[in-house]
Amino acid sequence: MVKIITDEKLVDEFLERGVAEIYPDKTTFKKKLLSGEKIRVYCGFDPSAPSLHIGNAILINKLSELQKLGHEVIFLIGDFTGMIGDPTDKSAVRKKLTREEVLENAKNYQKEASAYLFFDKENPATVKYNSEWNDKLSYRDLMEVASNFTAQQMFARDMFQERIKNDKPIYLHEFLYPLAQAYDSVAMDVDLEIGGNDQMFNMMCGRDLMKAMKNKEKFVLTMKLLADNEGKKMGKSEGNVVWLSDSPQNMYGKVMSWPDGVIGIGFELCTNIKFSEVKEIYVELEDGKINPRDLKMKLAYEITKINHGEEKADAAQDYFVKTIQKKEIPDDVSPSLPPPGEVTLVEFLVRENMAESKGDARRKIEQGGVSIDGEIIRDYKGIIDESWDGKIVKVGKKNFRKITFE
RNA sequence: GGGUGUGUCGCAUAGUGGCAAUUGCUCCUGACUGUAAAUCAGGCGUCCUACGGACUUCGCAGGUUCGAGUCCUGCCGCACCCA
Repeated sequence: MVKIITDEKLVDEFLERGVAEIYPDKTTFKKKLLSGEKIRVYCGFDPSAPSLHIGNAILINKLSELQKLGHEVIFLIGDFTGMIGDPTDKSAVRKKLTREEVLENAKNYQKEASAYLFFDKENPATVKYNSEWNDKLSYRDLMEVASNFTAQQMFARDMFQERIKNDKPIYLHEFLYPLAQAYDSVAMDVDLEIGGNDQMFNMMCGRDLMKAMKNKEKFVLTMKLLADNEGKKMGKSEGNVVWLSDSPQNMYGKVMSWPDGVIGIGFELCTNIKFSEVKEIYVELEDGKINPRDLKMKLAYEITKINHGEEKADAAQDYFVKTIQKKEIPDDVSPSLPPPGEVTLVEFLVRENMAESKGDARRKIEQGGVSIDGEIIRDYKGIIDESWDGKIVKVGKKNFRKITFE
């Protein structure tokens, strides 16, 4: 039997670190946590992509805190909701995914999540799929659920207002998304749901529905988003999302390309560094005595370490220092396809996906973006023959390829 | 079902019948840097025997025209209004 930890200091830290808001309020929820009662918490992840990203990891990380306090954690895979697509923050309908696509995407989710949560040992987290209950709902059940919400609630949301203003379509099934998510809470009979601050609407729907259908108080905890003070988020559209499937090198590199403004919050949300230390980091950033780059390197290291282990994080950091900071050629450059006899440099770049088209390759060469063994070359008509065997081609800052004949 | 609009290079926008097509963002390359931010320079349909040329693009299919993103017809998609 796992003991519920009710140490007030630990609970307070849980309630503070990375938390944006708690509903209905923090005090009530704190009482609940201190009561010694085991609570059931969940967070859902829609498999809209083949890997989880750092934003998901933040939530999983938070779940793991509760797991350590002895509570029951459900890692929910939204294989049903993922098919609808969450309209939150979307200026246009999401493409609907098929069940197959969704399940394919979800394949590695649990494995990725296990960098943060454990699914074995004592008090393991459980994995559930929300198609388990949502598939079975009848039209009649849907009416029952839907009768708890009004069209005005839906229309009031910013992104829908925006779409109305711009004459963009809003499809009815998009309204079903929050309902489905709300029903998840009821079906699993949870005490708490955790989500990003942008998920508040959906989660509150769950709170309302829980009250209506089970007369039960469901708590909602929203997490701060990984964004700088200008509200700039890390995101798919920004190109610097860290996917948990990223290689150690990429993961490290992407964190390094985050804006300075997210360093502090990055430590708070994405690492397991003690909260007291995180607070010190905020102070250090504030008084500017430390080069933010150094703190960012530490952040990149920590994140890489959680997901890939210490050894690989060390290697990634090494790579970064050597290749990027000192501009050396990395040790392990992936070899090219063996060129079929003689090819022009332009053709070579296209073949190796280092340029989109011959024209693009030519441009890159002309603008000095291509070098061989460290020497910039500008002759795009250059022919690669066997005398080039083993030379390293570099395009842009970080694309390397070793020419290999064979 | 009726009406009014609308469909341009990832997104957003301009486009009097002579346009490979405007502008913004994104993006790419370079300089300066810390693979940050800011700034500056160049680029962003494909291909070539390149200060030039060829080909393919503006929802789809036809038509008018020496010439069509631009005009006409039909289809398709989308939005709004009325029913």
